[in-house]
Amino acid sequence: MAGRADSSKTAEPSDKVSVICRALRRAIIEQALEPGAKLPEDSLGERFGVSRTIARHALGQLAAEGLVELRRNRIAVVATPSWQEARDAFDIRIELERLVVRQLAGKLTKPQIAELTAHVDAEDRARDGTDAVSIRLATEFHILLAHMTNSPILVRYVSEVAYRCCLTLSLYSRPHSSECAINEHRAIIAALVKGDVDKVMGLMHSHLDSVATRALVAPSPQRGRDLLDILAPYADEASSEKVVKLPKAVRGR
Amino acid sequence: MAGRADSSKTAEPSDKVSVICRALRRAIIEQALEPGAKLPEDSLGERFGVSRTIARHALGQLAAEGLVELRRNRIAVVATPSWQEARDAFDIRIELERLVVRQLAGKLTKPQIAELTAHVDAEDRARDGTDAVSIRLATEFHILLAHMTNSPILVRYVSEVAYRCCLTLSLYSRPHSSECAINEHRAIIAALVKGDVDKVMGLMHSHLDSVATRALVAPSPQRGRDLLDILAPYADEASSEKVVKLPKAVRGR
DNA sequence: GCGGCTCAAACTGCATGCAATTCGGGCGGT
DNA sequence: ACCGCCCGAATTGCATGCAGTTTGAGCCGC
Repeated sequence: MAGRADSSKTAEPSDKVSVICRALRRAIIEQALEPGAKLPEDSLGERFGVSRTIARHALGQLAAEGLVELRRNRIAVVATPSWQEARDAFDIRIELERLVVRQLAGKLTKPQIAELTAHVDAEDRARDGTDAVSIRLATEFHILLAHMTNSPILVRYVSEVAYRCCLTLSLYSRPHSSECAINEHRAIIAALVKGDVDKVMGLMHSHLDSVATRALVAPSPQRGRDLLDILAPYADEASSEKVVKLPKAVRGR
Repeated sequence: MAGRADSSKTAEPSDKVSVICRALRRAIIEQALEPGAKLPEDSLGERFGVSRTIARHALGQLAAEGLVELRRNRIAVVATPSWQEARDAFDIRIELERLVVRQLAGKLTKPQIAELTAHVDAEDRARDGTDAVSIRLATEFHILLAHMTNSPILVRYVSEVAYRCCLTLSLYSRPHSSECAINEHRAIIAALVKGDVDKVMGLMHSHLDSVATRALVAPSPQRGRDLLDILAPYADEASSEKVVKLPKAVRGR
């Protein structure tokens, strides 16, 4: 298990499409774009000063990551994962991140430790900001960990699945209580430094599991937004009260 | 843990780009296109009867999956994973597939069992065919398993990482001996049917691990193809013998 | 008022065109 | 022979244009 060839070499490409991808990703995970929001190619192109071709390409990439849904001849929308998909994403995430900490335990360098604690401090500071930001920071903590493995593949998968989880949090989560998460992050760092592989894997597991179960409260579709699902229970007793003409709430454009 | 909403609903999109993606993926994992092979946009477009735009988009998708490498202003090439990346891919794959069999153990339906055994029989029959085909079939066995979880996300990740592993096999593997792998597949099916979670997870783990270690023989760069790495050890004692003018060996048409 | 129909506007799917960059072979110097 | 340089061909990056599909707002009959 020789050490790896160092380095945060992952130079982010400055492709126009990559730029748009990053911007959209961030907008999505900060819930500036809610699940279901429309993403017309021209609007995006206009907004970012590029042609439709590029916007389209970016949407393709994000669709590959599962953040947007792309149906033929239809306007692209921010993905709306089902509850089951959310649960699956978390299951996968748990395994992947256990792998991350397994590789990392006891191998962190001084500057890496500093970077991690700095990040958690930032999370702490952002606690009175919006939920969206603290969720993003919490997610980025995990991605930061993944980066430190120096395994591009692991980074990619952890990032993707973490973003997806982030997305579902905005769908199914009750008001986020981030404090405990932050403490758990600190505990993970401590265990990593100490090099206790089993402990840190357990910590990571329970951390993610608790986030998942706290967030994905149940298959209760109440907070979901698939109208059909929401309305299903009312289908029988329809007529008692007129269904309010819900105002569409389109966020796209 | 209620059962899931059935069904192989994953209708493959008939988008032109998806078609091209599938074709290229298959060509790559069957080693019709070796790592490093060039993939010019117009050639692809011409070959598949579409415009460059579409070919380009397809390449973008495959790059997102890690099967091709895309550098700005440069011709796209089939990816050439480093040995370390290959090892990482296998590590991730092991975790993901353990998850698959964990979810599947004892829950297979009759037709699913039939499908799996049929597939392994096909593997058996293909044993005297080319290595490429048997490797592809072996990979598809794992993807078939993933499909049976009815978790689109899991399917996506297992597929991707399996394809990547497939790609690296063609780079670093010694002549593939597929027989034992086939028997291991049968053993996995048996354990799944029996519903022995721990056993099947162990089987899957050792199966993949043995494939990995048998294939990824060592960090010996001999069979690798990164010239710089190969030549590194000789850099010091340069001059003793003139460096042979290696003939470039570009395979991309 | 309510549900269905129609049609124009909006949008996507895709090909093509143009500018910028890279690639590769020939040429001259050593 | 060997190396570096140069220039045309090959190739990518991106915008635009056209055709086909979806959308949704208005209109009509009830």
